[in-house]
Amino acid sequence: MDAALKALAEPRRRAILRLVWSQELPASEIAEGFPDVTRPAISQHLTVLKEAELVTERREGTRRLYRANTDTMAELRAFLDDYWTSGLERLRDVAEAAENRKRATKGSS
Amino acid sequence: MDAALKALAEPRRRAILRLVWSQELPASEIAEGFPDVTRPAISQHLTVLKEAELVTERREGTRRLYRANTDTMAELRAFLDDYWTSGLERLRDVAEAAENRKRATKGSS
DNA sequence: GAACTCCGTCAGTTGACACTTACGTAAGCA
DNA sequence: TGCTTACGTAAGTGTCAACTGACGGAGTTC
Repeated sequence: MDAALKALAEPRRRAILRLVWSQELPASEIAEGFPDVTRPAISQHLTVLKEAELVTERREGTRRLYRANTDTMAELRAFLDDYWTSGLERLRDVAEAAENRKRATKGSS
Repeated sequence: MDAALKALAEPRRRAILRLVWSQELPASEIAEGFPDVTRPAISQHLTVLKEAELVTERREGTRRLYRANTDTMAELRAFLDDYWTSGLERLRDVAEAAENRKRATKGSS
């Protein structure tokens, strides 16, 4: 999960992920989408994405077909939703605690 | 926005952000929450978070008080929601295109 | 003004990372 | 078997990032 977030922090990898989100693509076609970098660079990005389980690899002859792993992406999304939400809950808790302190002070002093 | 995502990719910064999410805290207290690293390290993390506009800084005497910037966090959340959603839309588009191709082939051959 | 607190910043080190070129390897084809 | 295609991988480089210890500056206290 941490690896997935880290992988997504890189703009190029986000672009790659979008490319294979909706369609399975061979590494060569993915690389063609990024003329400013060499093919090995893309291959390495794909390895990172694969290790983060953000994409799956399927071999077909000499080609390797990549596709986005929507399951992991859903998990990551849930993780982030949890992150925001638990923060809001904490905000509520602190607000309540402050309220309690205020009441206690008013009562004791 | 890119800076914010990159800042969040670091677990320590996520922890710091949670800490100041619900309450304004001086740098010293934040640093106390992380005994395994030195105070300057936390100060640098706070600088990164501040430059990504994920936290705001307020000076009060010799102290500097930090608080999470929920606006930026909302923006980041929207950005990610857009990322997922536009991917899904593309998925739909490709599905439609495939359907069209199928129909065209059926008609022509 | 002297001392103390709180905190950022500088200099330097270490490790990670995005990238390159060169090479290796597995699968299809003559 | 040799050649070609489609890849990953190894090795090396420049850059960035996380961290440490040492220092400096702003603000309060006496």
